[in-house]
Amino acid sequence: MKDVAAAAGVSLGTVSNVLNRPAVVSSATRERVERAMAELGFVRNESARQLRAGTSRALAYVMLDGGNPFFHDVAEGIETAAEDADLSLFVCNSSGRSEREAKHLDRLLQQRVQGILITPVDPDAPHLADLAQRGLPFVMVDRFSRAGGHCSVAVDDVLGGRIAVEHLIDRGHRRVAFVGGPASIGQVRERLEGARAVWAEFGMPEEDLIHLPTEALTVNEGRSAGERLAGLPSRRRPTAAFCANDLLALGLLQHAVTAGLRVPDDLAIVGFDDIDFAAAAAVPLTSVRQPRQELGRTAARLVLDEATNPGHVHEQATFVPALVARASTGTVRR
Amino acid sequence: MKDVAAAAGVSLGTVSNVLNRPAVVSSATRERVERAMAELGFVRNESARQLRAGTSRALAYVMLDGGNPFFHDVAEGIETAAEDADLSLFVCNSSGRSEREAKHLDRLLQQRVQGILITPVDPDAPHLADLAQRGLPFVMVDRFSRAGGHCSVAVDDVLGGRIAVEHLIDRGHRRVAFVGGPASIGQVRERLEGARAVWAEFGMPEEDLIHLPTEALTVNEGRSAGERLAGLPSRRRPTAAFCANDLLALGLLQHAVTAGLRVPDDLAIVGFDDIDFAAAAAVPLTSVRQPRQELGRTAARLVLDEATNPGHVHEQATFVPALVARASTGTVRR
DNA sequence: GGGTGGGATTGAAATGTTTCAACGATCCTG
DNA sequence: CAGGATCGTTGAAACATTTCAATCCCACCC
Repeated sequence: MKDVAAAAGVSLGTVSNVLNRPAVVSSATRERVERAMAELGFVRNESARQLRAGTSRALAYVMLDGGNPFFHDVAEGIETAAEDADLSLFVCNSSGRSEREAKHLDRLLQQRVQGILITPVDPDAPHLADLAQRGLPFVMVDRFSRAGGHCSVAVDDVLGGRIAVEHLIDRGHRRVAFVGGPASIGQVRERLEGARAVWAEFGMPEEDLIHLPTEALTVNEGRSAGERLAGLPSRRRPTAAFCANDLLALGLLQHAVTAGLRVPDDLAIVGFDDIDFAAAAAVPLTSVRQPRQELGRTAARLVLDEATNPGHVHEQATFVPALVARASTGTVRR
Repeated sequence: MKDVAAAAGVSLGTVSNVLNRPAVVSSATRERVERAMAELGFVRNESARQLRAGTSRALAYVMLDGGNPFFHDVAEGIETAAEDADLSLFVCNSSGRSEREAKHLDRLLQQRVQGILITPVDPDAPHLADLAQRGLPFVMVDRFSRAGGHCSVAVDDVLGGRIAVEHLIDRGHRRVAFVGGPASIGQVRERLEGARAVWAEFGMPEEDLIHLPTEALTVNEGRSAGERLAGLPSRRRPTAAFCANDLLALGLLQHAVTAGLRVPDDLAIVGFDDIDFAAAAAVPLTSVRQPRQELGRTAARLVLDEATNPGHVHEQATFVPALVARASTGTVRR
């Protein structure tokens, strides 16, 4: 800026005015300064701005699993909102590892980001409480914590479980598997809870809703759940499976096809999230849709509100999931 | 830091020493300072560091298509390398839009990142030349530009095309489709070039390698290519398809299954990239593997070398793709 | 012609680090 | 006990911006 000022024959303050309050500077001067900037290839130094401002012009999203497209769609939603507010977005990936998450948070704190959006490994981890206590705006995405003291955004997972299983009952299934785990993940618990609730309401015997636990929400685990499912004695074998997410469902679908089962006739499958690959599967997957982008946009809105509005009050935004029926549950049974 | 210094009864310089050169300060003082930092909840201000240092402790990767898992795997490779060098990584997504790419680059320039890795929309875009001319280290990932003046990292796409089609010839296919486009994408051209070369070498008639152009490298486009393929008169209809990437291949596979074709018996399919979803498809996809993580790691290494080593000389790293044969080309024909 | 008002410009302070020359204290050596 | 070496600590400058009170200049009015 000093060089620009010299080249344009004005003071530092004027250059700054051209950048930040172009209206107050006369058009002649403004033009001269702008020409000088172009000639010198001037690029504003963001760190100096930040230092002066005390905070950076950035938000951050720490996602749980970069390999799951669901989180990218959420990130895109956040990014559009960030762009509207003229903020950058740091996208970090904890890959489900708590220590990586902590490291990212540490860095983001040093960067003085305006706010943090996070889908945490553990919603009750102490490093999250630290954040809140520091007064840094943050929002939990797709997860809740008992603790409160911050905003969160998620869909109603119990309801999601309900509509998935109700759909299967509707299609005539009387023995259904719930595929998902570990139980430490709140979503898994709640989706199962919804499934059980509606199952009971329809008067189905409890033992005909079979829980096939998995170690993680991945394609591989879905495949191995498929093996276990195939290994069940035929009178106990479910005719349909509700998977806690689409990756599991895709893995299960793959196993079923490989094993020569017809989907949906021999085995119907419902996933959760409705990622793009669900619709793209060989047998397009029925799935419980989360409004992924909107989840992100809302989360960004909340964190910005907390950052800028002194009267901000924490909010737990809940979205309603919707069933998207496709070929994987296409036929009515019997 | 001022507060920490006061609390510990030392000068600013000493606090700085504790942070940056702990060896030079006596252990008694160090401990006192560290205690003060913990008590006050001190967090280093990264912008001030950057301002002083003149450059940030970060790299950036601008990816082409966040919806394609291929790029995430590359990003993960970059991130591991960045972590080793104790740098942060900005991940940006241009979504194939040139103006978004330019905007990202602009921001990154303002952030004074140490170097930029990019899979550009157009390798010869003027804003890329700007970067090079500014002297900012940058590396093109998965793409080449005629211009030179920078490092790049990619696989040998011509070779990739060759091994894909050679594999199909091997499996007994005598009429093959190449699915891919637009031709403005270098990769597409080169993969097709390799395909044609090996086709000719085996003495196959040129007209039996049929090019089905697409508008983009997406699942949707793959599906629509499938429709066109099915519409061909049966004596011209290929028995196998080589798709320019896995998303196309997944779309094509979906269409084939829906249309009641058996894969690979009625139609064999080869993809490119070997993303995780290729192995996870209902009929696991044969694909030409790119070493995705290694691509990223190498790119990061190169950009760091350019940033730190004055004797750096630009390098065009080329990796060798490898065929991963799976069920989608599983049988020998006839 | 002096005073007033207002728009344009300026200068200086402030932001939180890092670096480095200089200083002080302590210990050893001859 | 003087002189030197070593170790630890300090103080000030520098980094690139933003902000705001102060100043300047000009036109206009009485």
